[in-house]
Amino acid sequence: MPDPRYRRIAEELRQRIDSGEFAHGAQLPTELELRRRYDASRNTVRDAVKWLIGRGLVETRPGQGTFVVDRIEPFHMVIDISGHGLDNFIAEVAALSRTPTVSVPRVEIHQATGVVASELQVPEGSSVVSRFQQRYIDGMAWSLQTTYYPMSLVEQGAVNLIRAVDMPEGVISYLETTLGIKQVGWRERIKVRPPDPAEAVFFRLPDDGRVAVFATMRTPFDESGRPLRLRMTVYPADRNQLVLNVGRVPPDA
Amino acid sequence: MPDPRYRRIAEELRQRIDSGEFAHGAQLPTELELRRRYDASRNTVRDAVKWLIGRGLVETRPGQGTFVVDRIEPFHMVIDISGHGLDNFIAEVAALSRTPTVSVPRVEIHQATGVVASELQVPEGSSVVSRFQQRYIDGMAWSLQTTYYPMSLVEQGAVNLIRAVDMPEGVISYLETTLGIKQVGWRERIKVRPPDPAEAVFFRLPDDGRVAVFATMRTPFDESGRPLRLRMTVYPADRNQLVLNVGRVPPDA
DNA sequence: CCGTATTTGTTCGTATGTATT
DNA sequence: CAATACATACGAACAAATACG
Repeated sequence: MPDPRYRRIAEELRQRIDSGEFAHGAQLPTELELRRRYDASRNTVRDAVKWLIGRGLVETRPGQGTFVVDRIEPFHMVIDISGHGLDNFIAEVAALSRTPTVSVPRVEIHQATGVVASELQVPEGSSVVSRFQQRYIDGMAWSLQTTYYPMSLVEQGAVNLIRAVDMPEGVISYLETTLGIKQVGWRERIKVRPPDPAEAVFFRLPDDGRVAVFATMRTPFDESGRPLRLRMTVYPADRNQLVLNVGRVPPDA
Repeated sequence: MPDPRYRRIAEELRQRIDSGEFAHGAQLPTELELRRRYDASRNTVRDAVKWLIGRGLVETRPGQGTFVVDRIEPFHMVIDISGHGLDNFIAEVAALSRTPTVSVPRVEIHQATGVVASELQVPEGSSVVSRFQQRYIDGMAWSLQTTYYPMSLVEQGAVNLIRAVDMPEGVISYLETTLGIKQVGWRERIKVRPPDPAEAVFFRLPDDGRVAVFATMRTPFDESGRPLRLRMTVYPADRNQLVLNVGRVPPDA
């Protein structure tokens, strides 16, 4: 009692893909050819192809055919936690020999709700500033980032937060020079989930949630344990790898 | 008339699931009932259900029916990087108010290949010790961990590495007391990928690669920049969340 | 630009097998 | 054993997208 017919056809096609007979991007035989080759009905070969689609191995294009999906060489997001003493944290995203670009930030005023309120430790409904940016590497959609600041920081004088300009020197150092607020640590929560529809569109991911996204939330704290901001970043997991360097670490190979 | 029939049926079912009409674990109407309700053929309602399966929303059980899948409350893997100076790193996985258990380690001697050789900076084919453990929380499969050590450490006197006993006090401190080797930093690579078949079985994940796994590789280094070991851990992404605390961070809510 | 051939997408019908209750 | 429910497999027709002369 072997497996059902469509499964055996699918397995054989998978093997032919793995063996390199069909390279990335190459076209598979058409339904008619598969039908003849395996002497099966059209619905059965279609079930086999659907099984391969379900595993993310191939994709179909109406009027054209069935193609092996392309694989992507992942970026490395490097978070460096070195330094002498814990006063200065260098937290850097390095895109090795690639050129990153950033959209102009979209600045909005919101009422804090849910995670935003609880992470920033402000009451639900209080005002927060959000800064949203789309980030690209070599023109490819790379990450979506939204940062929330308590409005109290603006009221204390950090007015640049509500200006729609990029701050390449970093907001943390801006807060230190402007308000004398010093970051002494941060917490990062990293979780993996399917993309929401907007993320799927931006990253051009399949709409079935097969490709997951990293969703990272970073909250830096000052000396008194008060959260300074909440930065939420979403990266597609198919083209990103997190690298965390702690302490003295030799350069990467 | 834009969307095909099976899509509209699927969307309506998805909405009824989201609205709570069908709770987690609840049974959906049978194919016959759906057929009558939507006045569609059996194949069409089956296509609708397959679409829902493809999104991981429901599962079918032959002879029983179609059911809404259960969601799982995630564990938090907490990595704490605090300490006074960077001499002692506390890297702890805290399972809050849950009881972790660990299988007896399976110890093997291998020839280093691929990532193992390159991360440990030993020649391909040289001997390495691997220690493999299955880890559970409250009896639920939680993670798979394999750690590789260069054989040179054993030859220098760290003979416990080739004994199949758990070392709860930690291998790093064992190496320090035995050989005087001190860890001064580490690199962690975190990536997300579909589970391989063995992982899917152990974690009881669907065999279609829909639920991703975290694959983490941690390499600690000594003062001379030499890698001490390579620890590869795999966690199912549907029940785990990474939390990274750096510097002075107030306790989690 | 138009029409035709090719290729996949959707929908129906029907029959039979397998798993569970 | 019988009833129920999903799984597999075949056939057929038409629709929609694409490629090409």
